[in-house]
Amino acid sequence: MLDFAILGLLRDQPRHGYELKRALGGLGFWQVSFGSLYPALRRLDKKGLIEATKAQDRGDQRRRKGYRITGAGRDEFGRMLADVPEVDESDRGFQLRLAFFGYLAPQARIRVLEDRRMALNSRLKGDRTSFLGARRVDSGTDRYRLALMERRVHSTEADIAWLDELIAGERSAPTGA
Amino acid sequence: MLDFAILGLLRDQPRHGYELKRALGGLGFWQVSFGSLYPALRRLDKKGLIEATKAQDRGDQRRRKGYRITGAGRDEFGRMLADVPEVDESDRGFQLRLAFFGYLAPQARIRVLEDRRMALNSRLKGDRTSFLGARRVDSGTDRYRLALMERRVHSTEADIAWLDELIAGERSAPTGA
DNA sequence: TATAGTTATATCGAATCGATATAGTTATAT
DNA sequence: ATATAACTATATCGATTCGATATAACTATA
Repeated sequence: MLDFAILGLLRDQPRHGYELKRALGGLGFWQVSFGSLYPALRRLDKKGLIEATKAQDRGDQRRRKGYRITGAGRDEFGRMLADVPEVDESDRGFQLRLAFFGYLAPQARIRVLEDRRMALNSRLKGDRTSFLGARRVDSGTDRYRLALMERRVHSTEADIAWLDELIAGERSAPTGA
Repeated sequence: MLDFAILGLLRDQPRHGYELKRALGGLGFWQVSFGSLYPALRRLDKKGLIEATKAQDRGDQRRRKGYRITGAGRDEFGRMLADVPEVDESDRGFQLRLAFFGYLAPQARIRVLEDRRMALNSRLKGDRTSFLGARRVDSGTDRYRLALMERRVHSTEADIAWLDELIAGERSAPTGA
């Protein structure tokens, strides 16, 4: 997952490690740690999906290394992006995919958004059932857990409405303008 | 974190592994894997915080093992629950704490909720700033990333409102009734 | 020109994930 | 009745990710 994120960010432009951490955190849903990031960079370099350039080679006095995506990296990123997301894709996975939607073909976008909508709808259905069940007077469910469940239902509803806006926007501007 | 969750769930009642997975998943914000759960159970058993009872000892034909919390486990759980959450507590950490709020002293509850409110407020402030910055016409920020940022702002606002309700409820029923 | 804060890379051990293996139990279909 | 599919349950493996910490250079400030 981190590999996908790094490839996507480097597709935008070359960056060095610390900058990647900032850029990824700036997306808003993943404060990645150094302990994840630097091993991931070496992993991708070893696979030939990215290339590291030494600080010295760039006339940079600082110790920073630059990273840029390779052709193989672009191909691999494209494959990952287009891969039909499993029904159960994580929230973070979906947000990451959306962050790179600009690189995805317009027709594929709608499909991803609608799949996500369906997934959230079935989550909502299950949550409502267990929420109503837990709420029964004879149930000993704690009020704080009820509050958590209610919050979850509301935020899922909000997410579905948000998805609907995205889908509508996609239909009215199918070329991705 | 998983250790805290397990201790809290076993404080409610003894359970076997699979049941713990279901109970934790039922809380709504953490679908824990077996690869996390079973090692965690052994870890806690080794520390003497929980006790495992073999299936045979319970006249159970199935292979399942029961787990119950020990006195030391209760003490440790109490300490963890009362520990002032670091300013930067994760979303999951906060939700978990809330799921066990019933075991926390009423005065401490308000403090935790208000700390959380403050944390969300400063998140909101930072997000608004970067959102407005990214929105500037000359910025090349992709519309999907803008949508993600906007969604984040809205859901943080909704969470603050939700927290306000919880705080109000806490003040009007300070004994935890 | 100390000194505090920020940028930057790196590594360690521990926690967690995702996939898979195994086997008993329960429901469903023929 | 009985094969078979689905569910319950424990367990383990390798890989990923986390959280903390070390180190050092560069930058702003007192």
